[in-house]
Amino acid sequence: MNDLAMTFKALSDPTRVRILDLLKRADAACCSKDDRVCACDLEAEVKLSQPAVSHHMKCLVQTGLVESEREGRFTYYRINRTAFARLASFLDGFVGSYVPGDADATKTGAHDVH
Amino acid sequence: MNDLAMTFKALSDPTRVRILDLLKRADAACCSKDDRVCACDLEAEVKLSQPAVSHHMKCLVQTGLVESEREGRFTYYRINRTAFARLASFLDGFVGSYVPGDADATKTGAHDVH
DNA sequence: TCGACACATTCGGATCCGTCAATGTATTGG
DNA sequence: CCAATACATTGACGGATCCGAATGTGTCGA
Repeated sequence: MNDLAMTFKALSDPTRVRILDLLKRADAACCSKDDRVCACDLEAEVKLSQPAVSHHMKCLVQTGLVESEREGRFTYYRINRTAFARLASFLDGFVGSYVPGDADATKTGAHDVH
Repeated sequence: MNDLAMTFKALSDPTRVRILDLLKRADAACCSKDDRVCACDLEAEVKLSQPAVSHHMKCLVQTGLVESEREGRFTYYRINRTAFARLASFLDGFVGSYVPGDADATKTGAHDVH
């Protein structure tokens, strides 16, 4: 699978979207500081087992959506804004208005080929 | 699963990303016209069985990423630019720079709680 | 040094996804 | 009408995904 699809797959799980939203707001319980949140706070918020949260974070880090930062016993996570900007830019490529004229006129409705 | 995650899941398959790219360029073989492409052209391009393509298109239409338009025996597909704009806007929400000051100072590093 | 803590990894089971083969439905040309 | 066309739907299979329980790794306080 290509990197792009991998990244979207990381975004295709409700739990991971929720985690990303927590990281964005960065107002979790006790271990947060500025824009980073530690794993234990995420675990408390999403109400899932610790291995499950660890698994999701690994997925988010591997795709580059989130950066991890080890500090002693604690691991802090942070939104990687660059990755989100790149992804948003990709989607914006589908928004630009269609410019006709490229298509060959003989193509239009030429279903005799089949 | 919520709608947002559903949409990202639709984007998490390389075949579907490829199909979307074909729709964006709209220069497939014989049945295309302006910005719409018929199912048979997609089938020829992605080199997959007809049911597989149909399944993927259903997925893309259900999530709103693509609009379908029946015309006689043919079904034309078209990028839904509004949906992509909305999705890009969602991702852009993660790009905006973090504004500190909201967080309570007592929170920072208070790991005694555990 | 030793136990408690924070987190990562592995494993097994249940569920979901992508694919093809077979079949169904609707439209068109003869 | 009837056969051919374009596409949708169903069923079944292999593989991937998500989860918790058990276990491993590295760090810190006592």
